[in-house]
Amino acid sequence: MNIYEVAKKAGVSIATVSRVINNSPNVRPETREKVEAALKELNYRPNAIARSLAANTTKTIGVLASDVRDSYYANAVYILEQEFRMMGYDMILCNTGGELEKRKKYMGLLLEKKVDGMVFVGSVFKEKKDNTHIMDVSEVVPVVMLNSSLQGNNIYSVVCDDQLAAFKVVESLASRGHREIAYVYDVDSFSGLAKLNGYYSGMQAAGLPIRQEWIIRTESGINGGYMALIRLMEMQASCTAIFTSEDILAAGILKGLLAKGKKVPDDVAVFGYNDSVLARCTTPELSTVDNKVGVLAREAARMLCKVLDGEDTPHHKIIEPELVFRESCP
Amino acid sequence: MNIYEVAKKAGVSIATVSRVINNSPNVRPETREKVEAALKELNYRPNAIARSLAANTTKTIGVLASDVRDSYYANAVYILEQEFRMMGYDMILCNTGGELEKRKKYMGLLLEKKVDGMVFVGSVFKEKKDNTHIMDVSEVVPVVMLNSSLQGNNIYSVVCDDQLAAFKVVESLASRGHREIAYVYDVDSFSGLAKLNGYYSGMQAAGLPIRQEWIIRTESGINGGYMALIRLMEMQASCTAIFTSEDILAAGILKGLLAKGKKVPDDVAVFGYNDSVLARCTTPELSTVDNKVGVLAREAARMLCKVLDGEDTPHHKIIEPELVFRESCP
DNA sequence: CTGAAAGCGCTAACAT
DNA sequence: ATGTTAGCGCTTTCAG
Repeated sequence: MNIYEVAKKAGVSIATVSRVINNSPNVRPETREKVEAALKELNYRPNAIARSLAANTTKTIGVLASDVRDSYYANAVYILEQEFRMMGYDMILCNTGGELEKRKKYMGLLLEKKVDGMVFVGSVFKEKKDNTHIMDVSEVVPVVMLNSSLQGNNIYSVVCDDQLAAFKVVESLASRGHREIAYVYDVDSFSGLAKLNGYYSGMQAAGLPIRQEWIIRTESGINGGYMALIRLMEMQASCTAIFTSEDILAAGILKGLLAKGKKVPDDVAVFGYNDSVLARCTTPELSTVDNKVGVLAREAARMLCKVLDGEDTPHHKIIEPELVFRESCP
Repeated sequence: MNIYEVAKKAGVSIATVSRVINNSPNVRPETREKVEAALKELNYRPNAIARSLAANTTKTIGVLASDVRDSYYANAVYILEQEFRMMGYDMILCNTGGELEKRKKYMGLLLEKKVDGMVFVGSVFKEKKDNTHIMDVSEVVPVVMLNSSLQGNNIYSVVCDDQLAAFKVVESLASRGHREIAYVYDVDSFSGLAKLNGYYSGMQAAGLPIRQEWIIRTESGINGGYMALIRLMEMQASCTAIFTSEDILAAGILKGLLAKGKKVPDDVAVFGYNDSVLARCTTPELSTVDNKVGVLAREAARMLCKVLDGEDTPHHKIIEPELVFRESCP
């Protein structure tokens, strides 16, 4: 079933059929009706591949995220898909994992599939040294980075101000009388660094002592948090508050604290990051940072669509995070 | 940059270039080298769209899931993508939400994009009355259903035996001396019904009294669980165990129980479903059913790939769930 | 082993 | 307002 058969049945040329399909205004109403009748009758469905080849646009976006099983990425991917869909785009999803080489491979594959644009979800996409692979991609299609950024002609970014968020967390912890605040994190990506910086500057601004041994890098996941807490305990840390870069780490810390007989928040206050469902499932519930992943995703999608529509849009947007106070630090 | 330029540079015909790209054996080694040199030099990248049009296969699979933000779907989507990728397929992801009409629309769009096959994730995809839309799709491309099933020539399915799982949960609760077991669930999809049936038959097999008012349908999410518990409390239910169709409901129930001053598992045992990360974040940690979504997804992907390769494969696979005992029901 | 040529189904000038 | 036609970049007979 193709445009030719429809044309034959309707007694018109394929150009006319194409016109009514793409509802071009230049078609006489009667003609349009004839064609539409044929369309119905033959149960015609346009072939998007052929259209892509001819029109040189696939109406599909490539989305790279390291792992959708992480709720942050899942949220981003969900919103991206909804937004793109609304604008008539499909989304090819790639879970790239951590390795640079794998990511490069995915970018290549997406380029072969002729996606109209790409979005990279997460600050892990910005390499410390060399980002030429991203620059290369951006020579071909527009790129938007969600929660990391890179300077470039055809590169756009929308980020949450994680440094500010961390700063504020420390600030409000300090205002609650905490002077000894530990920080536990897992990765030192772009946003990981921003948070760490926020912690430092927050401590400084509040005039609190920074103790390097209380800044702990641990593995990802609930166990990472647990182990960090154990380490803190073993060094008899006197901290009265623990701030983490991820809710899941905070969950592990809560577990450890419980095991050690510490009361939260009375003995130790705990602050998470992400405002994931997790934060409402722990006991006590977690105070956390809402880093607005939904907003970031929506903005990212809209930016890309604008670029593709030839409208202009700022290359960089910053979204303000928000602190959410729950039981672990009321 | 296309096959013509490569051909010119290598001094061969486009057919030959095509052959070396698809490494057909019928190419003289020297010729192959010449072509490969040109490929390198021109930095050639095949155009997958053109290839799709000519070869009548896109090497992409359409995946429908109601919402990737739910960790069950996220897990499925992740594994599907990894497996398909390994076999050389990309994946277009659609979050269909709950409405039938929306799902139909997505199926149509995927058909236009000429996906080579589709997978429907979740038992919500089987409608109670009319599944002709799925049959229609299966006329065009093979369909595999993940955790629901439908009879059909070109339809494949892999399901977890949720009924068995629920049966076993009740059985083991009974063996721990529980005689009064409540059941809380949110949706009555294919698998929702299976679980409910398992609960019934488990209760019967154990000779326990079934009380309709202890079988509670509530809304999805942590609040749904909380509210169900409150209802139970208001009717002064004497149940000593509560089984839920989702971990997140169990989390809400735990919250409610805590609020009401009940000890878990001493006063009331709680059993969840899914073995999500959640189950390890609550206090106490949740006993739950591992319904093997990763295995389902892997099998689903492999089935589809086999079908696409023309190999044969059973139309239906059943995976056995596994109970995981943690603190909420040791 | 290699090349010529006919599509795949559609869009987009360009004519009429 | 409608039709003709030349691609889009590749695969795939079919000859040679």
